[in-house]
Amino acid sequence: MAKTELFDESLQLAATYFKALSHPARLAIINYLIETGTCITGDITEELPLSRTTVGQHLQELKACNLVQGTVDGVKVNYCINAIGLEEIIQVLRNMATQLEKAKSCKC
Amino acid sequence: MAKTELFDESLQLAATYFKALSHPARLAIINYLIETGTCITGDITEELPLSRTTVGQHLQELKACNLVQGTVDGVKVNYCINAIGLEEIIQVLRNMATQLEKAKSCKC
DNA sequence: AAATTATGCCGTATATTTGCGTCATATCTA
DNA sequence: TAGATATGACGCAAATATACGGCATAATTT
Repeated sequence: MAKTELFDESLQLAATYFKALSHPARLAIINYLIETGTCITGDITEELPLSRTTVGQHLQELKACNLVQGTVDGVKVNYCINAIGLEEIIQVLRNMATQLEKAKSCKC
Repeated sequence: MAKTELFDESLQLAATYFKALSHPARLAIINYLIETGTCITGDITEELPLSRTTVGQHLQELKACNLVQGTVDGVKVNYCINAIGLEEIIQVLRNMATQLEKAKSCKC
């Protein structure tokens, strides 16, 4: 199985970003980080109906595609939005929106 | 398990659309439909490295969130982009891009 | 030094996704 | 009517995603 690598690379990249946004918990984390600027895992966990471990896992996924970044501060880790992935995903979102705009008229 | 329903409804809706876009095969199908305007399952299957059954399943998922629509034409089914879901998903994509724009500066 | 705190890593259980073959059905064609 | 064709529904296996508790670790705090 796992046939995703048989597709065009640009499609794979876009799919990866969309997957990162495909869970409400991760969207909530992103929104929280945008509003607060920076915060630690514990802060986010208190905002969500999930355990600390699960929140940590979602953060790792967001880190994996450079959407989120963490800097160690003693015992804590300060998380914030990562500018690298940010630019890329905004591009992907805008491109997709533009692409979909083309299909305004249904042909069947 | 399955805690997605504990989150804000708008986040759930957005996550649903992003999930629909989170597989390269579905992105390829959408692009193909935009380019050709309309086509049958068989046509799409020949473009993708997947079996007919699997392509049919991806089409069902796209239909489930009103991104794609199918009209029966004898033995065949003509698929095309569905204007209903199209408007909604474009909104979601644009909103997300705008939301992410706010986070231009990293705070850690 | 001992207790507290915040986190990462590991293992585990369940749920969902992905991918396919087979069968049934419905429509066209010869 | 018989055969070809296109599709949906069903079931199944493998891979991923989701969610969590427990343990280890490292830095503060007392």
